[in-house]
Amino acid sequence: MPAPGALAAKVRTLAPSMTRSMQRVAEAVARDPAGSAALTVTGLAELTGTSEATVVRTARLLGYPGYRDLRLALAALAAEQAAGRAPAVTADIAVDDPLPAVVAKLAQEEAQCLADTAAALDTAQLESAVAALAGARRIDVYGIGASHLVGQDLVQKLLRIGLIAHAPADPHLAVTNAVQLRAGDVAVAITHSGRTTDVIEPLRVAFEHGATTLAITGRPDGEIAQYADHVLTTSSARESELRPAAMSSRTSQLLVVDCLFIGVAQRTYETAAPALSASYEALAHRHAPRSPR
Amino acid sequence: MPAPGALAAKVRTLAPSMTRSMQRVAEAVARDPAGSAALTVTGLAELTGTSEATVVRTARLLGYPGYRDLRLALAALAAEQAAGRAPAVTADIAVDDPLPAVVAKLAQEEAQCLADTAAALDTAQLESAVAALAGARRIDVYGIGASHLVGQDLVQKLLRIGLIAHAPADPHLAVTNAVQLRAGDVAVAITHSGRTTDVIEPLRVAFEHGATTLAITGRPDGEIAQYADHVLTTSSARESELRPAAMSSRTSQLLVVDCLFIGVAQRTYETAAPALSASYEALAHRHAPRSPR
DNA sequence: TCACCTTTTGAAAGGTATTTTCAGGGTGGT
DNA sequence: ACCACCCTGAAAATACCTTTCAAAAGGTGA
Repeated sequence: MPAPGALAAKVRTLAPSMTRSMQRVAEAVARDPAGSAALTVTGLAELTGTSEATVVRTARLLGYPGYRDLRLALAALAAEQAAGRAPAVTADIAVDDPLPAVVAKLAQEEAQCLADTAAALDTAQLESAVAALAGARRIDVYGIGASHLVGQDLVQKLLRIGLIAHAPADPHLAVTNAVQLRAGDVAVAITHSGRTTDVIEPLRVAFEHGATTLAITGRPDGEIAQYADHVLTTSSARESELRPAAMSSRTSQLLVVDCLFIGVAQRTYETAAPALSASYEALAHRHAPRSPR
Repeated sequence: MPAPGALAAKVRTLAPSMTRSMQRVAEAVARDPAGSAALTVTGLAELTGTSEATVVRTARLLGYPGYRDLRLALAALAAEQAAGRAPAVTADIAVDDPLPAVVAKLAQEEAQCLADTAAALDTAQLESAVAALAGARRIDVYGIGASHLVGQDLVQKLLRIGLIAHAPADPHLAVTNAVQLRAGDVAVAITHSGRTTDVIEPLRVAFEHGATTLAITGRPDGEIAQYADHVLTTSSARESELRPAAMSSRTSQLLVVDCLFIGVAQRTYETAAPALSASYEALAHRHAPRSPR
C-alpha cells in the first residue's frame, strides 16, 4: 500500500490514465486531503458529482485495496502536511520571472520531484531490479533523446564497477543488440511516455529472448510495461510551458538510476569498490597538475 | 473531535475513569497508534481480548463519535509521529544500507545539493551567461565523461528552441570545433574538477579566438576559470565511498544547465515557444498510438 | 451519417465493518 | 445471602463500502 506522502505525485503520474470522472475524484483528493478524509464514499461521490463506484475505482487505481484504506492514507497525509512539512506549492515558471526567481523555482521543483519519486518508488521492484543487474552477464540500456543521456549515465556507472553494459544510441543498433540477449542478461528501457516505439521495440525483443527486462517510465501502465519484468516508476514535476513534463522527467529518472547503481555496487562490493577506485585513479593524469594551495 | 496529538494525554487523563476492558483498549491504542489504525473494530477487540462494543465505548470516551473516527485519528497520529522523527537521514550511504534507506538518502542528498547550488549560484554571472547564449551565432559545449552527458542535455535543449549548438564527444573534435569560433559565438565548458585538460584546452582555444566563454565548474578557482568570461559554480554533495564527488556533481550541473536554458528561452520567447511546441509535435509519431481511455 | 463496438458510468444489489441493543454475569453493599 | 448496579460481549441493526450489471457515452469504420 503506497505511502501517504506519495499521493500527490501518484495522482499526477496516474491522472493521464484515468477516466474523466476518476480524474475529478483524484483531483479533489489531492487538493484537499483533510477534507476528503472526513467524507464517506457517498460524500466524496456527491462532492465530485460521481458515484461511489467511481470513488472506489479511483482508490484502487491509486494503489489502495479500497476507499477505506485511501481514507486512512488521506488522514495520514493531512496530518503530515499540518505537521509543517507542507509541500510548498510553487507557482509555474513564468516568461517574465527574473533569473533569481527562476533559479529558486527550478531548484524547488526538482527537489519536489526527487521527493515524489523517492516516496512513490516501489522498493520491491527496485530490489528485484538490482538483483537482476548485479548478476547480469551483460546489460543493455535503451533510451532515446533525453532518456538516452540517462541511459548513458547508468552505463558509465556500471562500467566503472566492472559490469558489461551498453547504451546503443540508435534504435536499429538497439534492436540488433537486443537479439543477442538471453536469460541471465538484463535489458533496461528508459522512456518517460512509456510508448516510445523506438524504445519499446528493443525491450520487447530482449523480453522475447528471455532476458530480464526493466522499464523506467513515468507511465507504469504504458505499453512498455507489457514487456517489462520489473517496472520502476518515475514521477515528473508539474509541467509548464517552458518546461514540459518530458523535459523535467530527467531528474527522477536519474534518481532511479542512482538507486540502481548504488544497490548494485552494494551487492557486488568486493569487486565494485576496487574497480571504482581504479577508475578514478586512471583518470588522474587527465587532469592538469593541481594548482598550488 | 479531539486533535490526534492529544490522544496519549487523553488516555492518561481518562484511564482512571475507564473500566478494566476499556483500559486495555486505550492502552493498546496509545502504545501503537499505527498498528491499531490498521485494525478493524473486530481486530482490535480480539487483540485486546474484549468485544467490539467495548472498543466503540472506548472510542466514545476518548471523544470520537465512534471507532471509525478514532481510527482516522490514529492514522493521522502515526503519520505525525513518523514525520517528526524523520528528520536527518544525513548519514553516508553505507554498504549495508537496505534499499529503502538508500533511496531516501540519495533523494535527500540530491535535494540538498540542489539547494546548495541554487543558493550559491551567482545570478549576475548567470545573467551575463544567458545574454551571451541568447545572442550567440553558434554554441559549443565541452565536457567529458559524466559532464559530457550534461553538455549533451544542454545542447538538446538549445536545439529545441532553434539555437545552433554542438557538444563534440572527443577532445580532438572539441579543439577543432573551438578553432572555428569567433566573437559572437559562445563556448561552454563543463568540468567538476576545473582541471580536466581535455576540457580546458578547447575552452582556451575558443577564448583566444574571441568567443564568449562560460565555465560550469565546482572549482571556480581552478585552471579553467582563467579562460572563462563567466564562471558558474556548482556545489557537490558530500562524497562517500560508493558515491564520489565527481559522480554527484551531475545534479548541480544539470540545475545550472536548466537555469541557462530557461533564461535563454525567456529571452527568445518569440521564437523559442513555437520551436518548442514544434519539436514536441514532431516527436508525436515516434510514439505508439495512445492507449485508449 | 449511421451502425457497431468499446469504454465509462452510476444505480442498485451484495458484503463488511461499525454501532446499538440487550441480557447474562459479576461486584459491592447490606 | 440477597439486591441493585454496572460491566461485558453476543447478536441484531445500521451504516458504510464494494461489486455487479445494464445503460449511456464515446469512438470507429462503412
